[in-house]
Amino acid sequence: MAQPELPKQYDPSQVEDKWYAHWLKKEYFRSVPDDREPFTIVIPPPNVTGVLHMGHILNNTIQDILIRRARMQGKNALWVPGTDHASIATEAKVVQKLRAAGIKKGDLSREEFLKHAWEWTDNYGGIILDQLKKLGASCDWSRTSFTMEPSLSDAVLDVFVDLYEKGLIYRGLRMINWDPEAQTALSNEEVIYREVSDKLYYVRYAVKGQDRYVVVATTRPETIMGDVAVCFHPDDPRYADLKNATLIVPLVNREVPVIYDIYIDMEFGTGSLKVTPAHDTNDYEIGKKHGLDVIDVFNADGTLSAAAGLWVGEDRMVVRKKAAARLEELGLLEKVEDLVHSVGFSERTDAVVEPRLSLQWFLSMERLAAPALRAVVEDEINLIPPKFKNTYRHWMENIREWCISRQLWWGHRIPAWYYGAGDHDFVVARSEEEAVEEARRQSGNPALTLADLQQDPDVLDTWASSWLWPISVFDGFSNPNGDDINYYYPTNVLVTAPEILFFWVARMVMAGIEYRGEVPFRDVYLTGIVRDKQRRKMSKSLGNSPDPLEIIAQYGADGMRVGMLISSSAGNDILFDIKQCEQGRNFANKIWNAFRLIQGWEVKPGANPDNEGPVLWFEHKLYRMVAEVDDLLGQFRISEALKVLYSFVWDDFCSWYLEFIKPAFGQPIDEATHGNTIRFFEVLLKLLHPFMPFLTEELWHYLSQRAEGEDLVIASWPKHREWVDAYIEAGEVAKDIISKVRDLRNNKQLGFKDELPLRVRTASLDTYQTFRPTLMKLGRLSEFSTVAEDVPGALAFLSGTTRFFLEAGIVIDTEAERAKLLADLERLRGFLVSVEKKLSNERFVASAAPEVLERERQKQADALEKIRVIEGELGA
RNA sequence: GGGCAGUUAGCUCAGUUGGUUCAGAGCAUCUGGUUUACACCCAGAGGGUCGGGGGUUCGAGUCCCUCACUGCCCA
Repeated sequence: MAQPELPKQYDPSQVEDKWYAHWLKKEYFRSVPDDREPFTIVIPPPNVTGVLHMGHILNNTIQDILIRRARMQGKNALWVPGTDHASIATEAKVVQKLRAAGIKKGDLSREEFLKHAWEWTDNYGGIILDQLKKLGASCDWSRTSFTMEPSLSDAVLDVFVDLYEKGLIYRGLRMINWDPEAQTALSNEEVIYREVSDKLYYVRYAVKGQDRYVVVATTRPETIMGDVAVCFHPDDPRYADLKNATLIVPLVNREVPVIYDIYIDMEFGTGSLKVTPAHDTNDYEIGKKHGLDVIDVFNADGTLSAAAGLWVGEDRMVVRKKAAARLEELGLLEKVEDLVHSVGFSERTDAVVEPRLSLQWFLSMERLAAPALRAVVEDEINLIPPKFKNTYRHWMENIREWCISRQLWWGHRIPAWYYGAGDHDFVVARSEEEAVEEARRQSGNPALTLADLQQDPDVLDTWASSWLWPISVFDGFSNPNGDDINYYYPTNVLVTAPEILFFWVARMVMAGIEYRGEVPFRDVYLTGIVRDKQRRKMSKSLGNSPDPLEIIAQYGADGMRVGMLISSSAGNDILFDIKQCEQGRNFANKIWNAFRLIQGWEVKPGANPDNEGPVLWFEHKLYRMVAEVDDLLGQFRISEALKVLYSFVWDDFCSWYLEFIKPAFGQPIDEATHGNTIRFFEVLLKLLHPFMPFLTEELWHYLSQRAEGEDLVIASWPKHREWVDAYIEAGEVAKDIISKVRDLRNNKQLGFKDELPLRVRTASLDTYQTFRPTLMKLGRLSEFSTVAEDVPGALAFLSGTTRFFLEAGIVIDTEAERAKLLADLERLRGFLVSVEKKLSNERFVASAAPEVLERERQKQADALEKIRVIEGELGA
């Protein structure tokens, strides 16, 4: 048959786009409910602002592997793609873009701004999804969802109203985390704490009416203007005489009381605390307890407010230095120490987060958390790896209310309308119409119209939509009994990063239980974090993440997928090394060339009996490997499964099997062996497909003529078959003999071309019969026969407990040989001693499992035999 | 400050209920090899007292304690 001339090197660029387009055209990734068992994954929606980074690659490769395998297993596999509107991040991007165009956000109306935001989303929002296609992601793109699209938005509002009616959502004045850069509240989870080097300022507070002062240590001299008290520990003897004293706050000369509270740490600083209720959570609590005023000296953007009276309009960080300098001038700065402490930063803008007293919306978590905690503790949901169970439990047991309002425009606007100035003069409703109706009833004023109502300007935290994702993508809120939600929910597995275990995973579990009465997924696979060689997390801001598209261009998507997975066990971080992608590319090339070898053969009719042993060996070893790979994948030990496949393909298939059956140069191969080889190759391609979808699909079609629609992507996953150990063992013995003959040739510098006789000291060659032609061929043997005695002057080696003699016709360095044998003997005797020690130990014999005992006995017998053989030779 | 991981060959990492035929893989290094599938290759080699110490056990890289270091999470 005329075969196309294939290049020596596999070129992914010629292959990948072609097959992806084909798969899409045939709608293989499309899923609709049917009679089959569903297998569902919802993608962790990347930000619309996002571009693909290495973390996405890892995460989505794993999802693709799981979904492709499920598809081949005949399940109705659905992978739902989509994006997240990323309230803060997107708004920041749009603001930035507008600023570059000379437009300030403040100059725009909400509607005008949103128009820009949608425009931005429409232009850039799909980029990351297109990039996923390059990776080979087999998502059902017809189901692509976006958290801001109508049905998902409705779900958010429905849930808000529902939780409000259940009393779980409420509005309240709290100390919250404030991002002065984005000028919005943040949830506790959006604050990242980092250790930073700072200064601890020791400031003198004069005691009124006395010629003395108290030294207060603070890291925040810029908040001094907000001080309303100084606090000591009631048991602190240093300050016991200051009861009822009045202190003078420096810079503003405010008179403030001395108070006592056991909250104070006597060891820290000077054991005194300046109390600034507006700018510290603990101070706020102390202030409340002691009935103190709250003086907020900051504006929303982190500059000093009029209330500060000093440096008004300047940034707090600048004022910190100026305040310290002024104190110094006034002689009120006793000393400055270096201090390393933990400071909170905004997850999105990296601004230093300010505690701020603010009226916000909150969601009470305890009631929702309880069943979600139970689901994981009782293994209804399986976290992989299980070590995250503890982390999850710890968080859920200490859960606090969730601040869900954000002072932003991009997002789901809070469905609350105010009809008056009072704290309770508002209604929560699904629509303006309902709001008016409700407001009339609540206010007792039937004349109210929409014009009298003002909708809350704030939007909801992005996670307030993400936590509904596994339900809302199936329209489970507006159509709770729809075919989709009933069929696909609960999903099977969620693949995500451990860093959003609380942000997202835990909350999805809560929402799932609350709204479907059922957890949203059974397995949660937590990937590691991709780091660079210096162990830094790969991030956009650091600029240390390579562009995945460039890697794909250089190594192929398959190569990158293999490289990414080859050493990434669940939950462990990955130090990304481009070398691994090179390894992946080389692997693809190896498979490509294995195919080139096979396709270059001419096939003749008949069956060559010489190949009987190798074919049986490989076939049965293949069965065994299929079972192993399936077992590993079933346990989500994905990289281990890949490693098993990798070494099976490279070593067993390429290095051994193909060499076993390879005809002499220019000779044809028999039809039977050829057919078997194609069959084996097909099984390997199937197993490899989830990992390397492109190359395998390409070769699948080269391997034989395929009918329309007979594509690998939907081929059936290999079935389990029983294997016969004896067939495998025969091949392993042959490999051992061949390796040892090669070693001898290598060590003794014997030419490979010279054919040499090999003798076996055994009664019969039966054991080797099926591999005899193979041994002759790969060992380059002129003869293969038995001997009754050792062959003097021959190169001897041991395979198992059998002695072999390679007659090389060269002079052997007997001294060196003896030394080697003696070393072997010593090692074996030591081994035997340890085995016999065990066997002679009654407690071992009594307590060890039968198979362990049997194995030890076998080891003993083997060692004894080998020792006998070596001793025989040394004695000869 | 509280909690959780990890510390295995020069590097990156496997090692699932404890059983020395599990001390392994890839990369790197070294030695051979232009054998017509592949130099993105082939055949080999060297290299680790499995972080230190203690304990449980007949037996520990694998369990427990402790120390050191690293990382992560939470306050």
